[in-house]
Amino acid sequence: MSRVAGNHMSIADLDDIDRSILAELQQDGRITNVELARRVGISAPPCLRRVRRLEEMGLIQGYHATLAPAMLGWSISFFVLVGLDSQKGAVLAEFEALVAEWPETRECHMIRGGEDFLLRLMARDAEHQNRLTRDLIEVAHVVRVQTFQVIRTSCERAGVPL
Amino acid sequence: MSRVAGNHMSIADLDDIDRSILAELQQDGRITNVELARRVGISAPPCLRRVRRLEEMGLIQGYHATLAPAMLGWSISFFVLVGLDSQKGAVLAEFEALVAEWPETRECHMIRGGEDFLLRLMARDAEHQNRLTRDLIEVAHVVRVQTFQVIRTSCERAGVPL
DNA sequence: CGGGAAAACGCAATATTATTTCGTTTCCTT
DNA sequence: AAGGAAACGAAATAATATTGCGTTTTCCCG
Repeated sequence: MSRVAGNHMSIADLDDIDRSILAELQQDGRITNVELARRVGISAPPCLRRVRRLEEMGLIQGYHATLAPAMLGWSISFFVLVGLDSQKGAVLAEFEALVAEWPETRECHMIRGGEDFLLRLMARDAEHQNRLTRDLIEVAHVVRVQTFQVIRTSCERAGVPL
Repeated sequence: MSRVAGNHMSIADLDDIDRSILAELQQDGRITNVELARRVGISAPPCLRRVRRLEEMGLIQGYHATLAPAMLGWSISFFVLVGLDSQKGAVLAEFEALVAEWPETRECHMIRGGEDFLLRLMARDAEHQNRLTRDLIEVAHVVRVQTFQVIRTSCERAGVPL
């Protein structure tokens, strides 16, 4: 039996080297394979094979450059708790589809604990934020909106604890 | 006058090619420079020079692999609204420093709009989450804690709208 | 409107890295 | 302990990154 068994597998199929690879790539996604291999203690070819396998397994979902929002003109980040007047599946899905179309929407989480959704949005300025908030209130089935403006972010870690 | 004026600059110093580079690298941070150059329509050397410059300017803050939390054993993601009994700078800073030490803390935002902080935490299971929540309540100056468990995330976009 | 310098470009050469090939080793199963 | 699958690593090849440099473009400033 192999670790490569077709498609989905989990943490049980990973050894220490795999976990090191994930940790290194989470920390620096543009490291060269030669350097990665050196850090995890194996030679380049098997290291590259492991990375490819982790990608195919879906454990590595992608690679992204992290940009500086403020320098690109997106100086406002805010969260919104949204309550709907119905929890029917179709209503929830409709809401998700609608806010996902907005380019300013960065995250949309369905939650349990007081309201129905927690969104994270970005805005170019205060007026832009106001417009977004007003638009949100006008969305069908939205009955409550509570905004939390981000003043400063002291901790923002990508990914998963490793 | 050059676009390279020492250190910090902003969107005003970027042209269309720079913005294309940022968009491509945000979407795929491990693309080769040759392919990146092809996509943005210039040859490889100036493309690499632009990427280096964007990095030095701080516009590109880093590159990260995006991992699959559930496959790595982190199946629970939740948000916590935290209220403190004081808004003195030292108290706020102490709280931030403490939660930043927890490996489960992914984000810590100081907010305006009802409470003092919005945290995002990850847990391996329900018991782990309970322990984290209880630990949070015991933290000095914490007087209110409201948990929002993420049921499903329908939208999660990295970075900035481009 | 012209110079003229600075900036950016792209070709070509070189250095590094990625990827394939393949023989060897390790590990697991029986 | 033998057989076989999986993984490893050295070496060769392919591709990419990076440097050097001459040319073109851009943009001031007279």
